[in-house]
Amino acid sequence: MASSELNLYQKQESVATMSTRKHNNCALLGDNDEYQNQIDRGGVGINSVPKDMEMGKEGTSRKRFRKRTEIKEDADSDSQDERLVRSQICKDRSDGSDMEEEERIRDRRERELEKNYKERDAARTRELAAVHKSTRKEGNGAVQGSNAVKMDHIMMLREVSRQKYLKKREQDKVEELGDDIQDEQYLFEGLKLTEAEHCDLRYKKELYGLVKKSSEEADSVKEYRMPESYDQEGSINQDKRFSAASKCHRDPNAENTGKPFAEQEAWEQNQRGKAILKFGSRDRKQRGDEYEFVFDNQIEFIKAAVMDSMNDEQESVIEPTEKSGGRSAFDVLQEERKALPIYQYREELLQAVNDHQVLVIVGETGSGKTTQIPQYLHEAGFTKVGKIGCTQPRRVAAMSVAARVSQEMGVKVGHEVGYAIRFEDCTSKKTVLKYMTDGMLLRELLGEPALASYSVLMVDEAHERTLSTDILFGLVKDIARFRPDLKLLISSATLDAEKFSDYFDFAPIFKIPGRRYPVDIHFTKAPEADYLDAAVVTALQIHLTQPPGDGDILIFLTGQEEIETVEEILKHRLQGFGAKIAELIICPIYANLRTELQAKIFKPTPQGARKCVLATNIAETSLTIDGIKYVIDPGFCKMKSYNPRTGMESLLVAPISKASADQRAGRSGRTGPGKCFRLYTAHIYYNDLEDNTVPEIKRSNLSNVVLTLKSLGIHNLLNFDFMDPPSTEALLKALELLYALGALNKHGELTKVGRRMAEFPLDPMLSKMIVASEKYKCSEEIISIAAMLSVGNSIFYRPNNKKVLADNARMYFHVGNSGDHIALLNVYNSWKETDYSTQWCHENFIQVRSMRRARDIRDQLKRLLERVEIALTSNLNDLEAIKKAITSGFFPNSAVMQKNGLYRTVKLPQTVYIHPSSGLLQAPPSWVIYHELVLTSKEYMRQVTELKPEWLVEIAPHYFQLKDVAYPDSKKAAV
DNA sequence: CACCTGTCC
Repeated sequence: MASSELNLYQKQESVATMSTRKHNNCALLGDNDEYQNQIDRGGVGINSVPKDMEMGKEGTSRKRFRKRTEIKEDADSDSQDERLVRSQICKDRSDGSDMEEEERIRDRRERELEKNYKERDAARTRELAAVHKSTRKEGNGAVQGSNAVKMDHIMMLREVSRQKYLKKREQDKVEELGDDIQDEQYLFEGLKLTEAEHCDLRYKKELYGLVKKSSEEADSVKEYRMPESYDQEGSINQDKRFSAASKCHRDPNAENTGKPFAEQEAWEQNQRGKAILKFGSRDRKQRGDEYEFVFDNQIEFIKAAVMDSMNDEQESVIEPTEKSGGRSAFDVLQEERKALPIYQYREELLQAVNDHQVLVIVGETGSGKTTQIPQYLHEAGFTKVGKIGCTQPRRVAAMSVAARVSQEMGVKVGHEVGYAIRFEDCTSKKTVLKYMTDGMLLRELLGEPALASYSVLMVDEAHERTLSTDILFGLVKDIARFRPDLKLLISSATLDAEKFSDYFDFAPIFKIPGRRYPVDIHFTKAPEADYLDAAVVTALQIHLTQPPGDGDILIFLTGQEEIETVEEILKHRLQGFGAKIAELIICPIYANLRTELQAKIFKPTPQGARKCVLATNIAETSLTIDGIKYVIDPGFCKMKSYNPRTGMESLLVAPISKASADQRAGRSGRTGPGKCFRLYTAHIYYNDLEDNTVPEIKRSNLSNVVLTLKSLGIHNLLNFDFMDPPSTEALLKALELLYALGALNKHGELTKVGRRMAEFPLDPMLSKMIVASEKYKCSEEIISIAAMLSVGNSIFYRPNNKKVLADNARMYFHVGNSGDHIALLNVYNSWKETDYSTQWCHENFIQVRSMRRARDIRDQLKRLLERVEIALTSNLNDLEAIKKAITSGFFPNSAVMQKNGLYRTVKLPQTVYIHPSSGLLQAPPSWVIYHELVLTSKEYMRQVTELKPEWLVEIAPHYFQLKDVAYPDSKKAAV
């Protein structure tokens, strides 16, 4: 049993390494960062940098530089999403094997160098020791000699350091050359180069090739080892030579050593026999939709529907780029553009945009709407009067689309085509097509309330109904009324197009077919009680009955815990089949998974194996995995909801909507016809599931939304034209909170504090905390804490096998039971002291990715402090001041321990618990302040810090009265 | 005691 398990693991391991090698870009995230790097630099090393790109953005350019230098240090320097898209862009671009090769060569060299130096050092020490001994023997007369030795030693050191320098320089130069080539290939692809530029590029490539080759040869010579069976005289020891091979064929009965193999063989045979007898043979002829009995508890599915492919017309098949003979990359791109489904509608679309101010566009995935429509409008001259803006719900999308469009237009990213996302404004004065995240446009609106510089605004992926798009709708609808020249395009997937049309005063709907493969939908015949088990069974059914290599499986689960459980069960069941069934590679993926492990899902599936991806909602929209043919959908997800009465957010498992179910099903039909197995009945789908997921705005804390709208000058929020108005209660609750924080006066008008708060891209309580830090002279510390808090709960990680170690490491930052906020500050400052070391993060079970994000946020906050004229002051030794500043923002989140040992929130009598991840769990203080309240399995306070009750009355006298902060004994009746 | 859907500024 154990040995077969081992076999399986080893096999997986080797397959994984093999595929790493083959699949350069995705596996080696470093490369992707390298690629980003090139965008980041915006061609800094290239002559034709636009001046306006460098000027006026000193912050970003500095950051870019910093980014570049540290990228070498570690692969996971960026947030996961961006790396993923970069890897995907890269995949299209070049095979990148150069870079990987280079990487390896460099690595090997470094190791060798180090070895050499060590050896040399050791030798020198020995020599010196010998010399010293002899000089001491020679007595006083040897002073000169000893000096000579010293000189000698110095010369040697010099020599070594010179050698070291030369080696390093050589590496750097080679690396630079590689970068250059990549840069040029990427940035100038499709552009016409002058003859001189061509020559230069050719020369560089040739040179790079030669250097690489020679160093490879050198390496290969050095690394070659004679197998021990060939001795030095050249005679061959045949016994040794074939020992490994003959071992396997020894008669199991004759010798004991052979026995384990035979035993395993027999056991596997037996297992397979069982499988064949009981479960049906995987060798039987395969037929499309028929499922054979695989298990006793096999699940019966009914094929109920087919999601049609959207191919209305004959499509011209696009030739792969590399076979395009004499045509330039640019021509190929243009042909690809023409092959997109949307191309046939170009004129009609332009006409429609001319005729109507607002247009709802329905385009399935793959129609090319996001990339093409802005280009068409540009070509039609809309950019002569103003920019074309296009919003995306995700950063990745904005970046990758901008990259694609800039290629198609033959310009560099950041010039005519650019993107703007938080921390990265890759636009210039030249930019006419601007892709951005919706949140970014919202921020922009604060400074440019009429969108004066835009002639067209396209809100893409509107059906996702993010918080930001919903607010944008209301604002943009209003702007369109007094700006008749502004064109508005709302693009969405099919389902709720009419709703959008109705909202925008019956704007016409323009339909564009997409390009997608058909997906067969299967429902279960009867409801499944245990969907985890059902998912596992279904996955195995597919794996055993469908030919391996025809497509991978994707299972949607609700969270990390479920994913881990299913992984366990699957592994266990797979063991039961021995090593002889096709390999099933299990790939978990969720946002908080460590970056190294996330990369696994992008490695191509090895021949004869199958991948089984266990994913959260992340795979529904945020990332696409190639090669998925089967989707298993249990029909649940975790959803955040907000109870305005208690002010509590909860994260609970809920059934998904029809739209979500269809989206999930669609994930299987991206590269070929797919199948979707829903672990619920068709009746449930048609009768019980909601059509659409409740939009975020109806289940969120609105305090930030309200603050934003207030600072945009919208006073009557209850009458604001929301597409789906949030409950009045939620709005009032938000207003109340803002009033308590001092952001609004009693007339509901923005105060000075409120205006300052609105500058920060944070929740109002965090913003207030920062504004208050001015008074307590600890803005340095507070912005660190704010940054750490706003990266969320992904800072510490706990590997399953090292939970205790990880917890200990975390407790290390809790000095003196001072609370989680201070612990976060300690983490940040310690990291800063190690010069932002990656190694340090690994040692302390901290996610580098999150820390880097925190640093980015902190940098941004620091800049904004300047803007609201708050001095940067440090007051690290006065923890009380820091805690008071925190309290200024979070006083509504205070709780007190009762006699029974449970906490009760101060304002509302509600029982709450300290989150198990808190450092205060061991010695809970009687008064605490918490960052957020979440309902998962219990009402948990996350990020808790001790506080003194008298601060509450001191800081928020309008909110607390003395009786509130009296110890709860007197208030027992209320509980 | 028993922990963490996904995004965005």
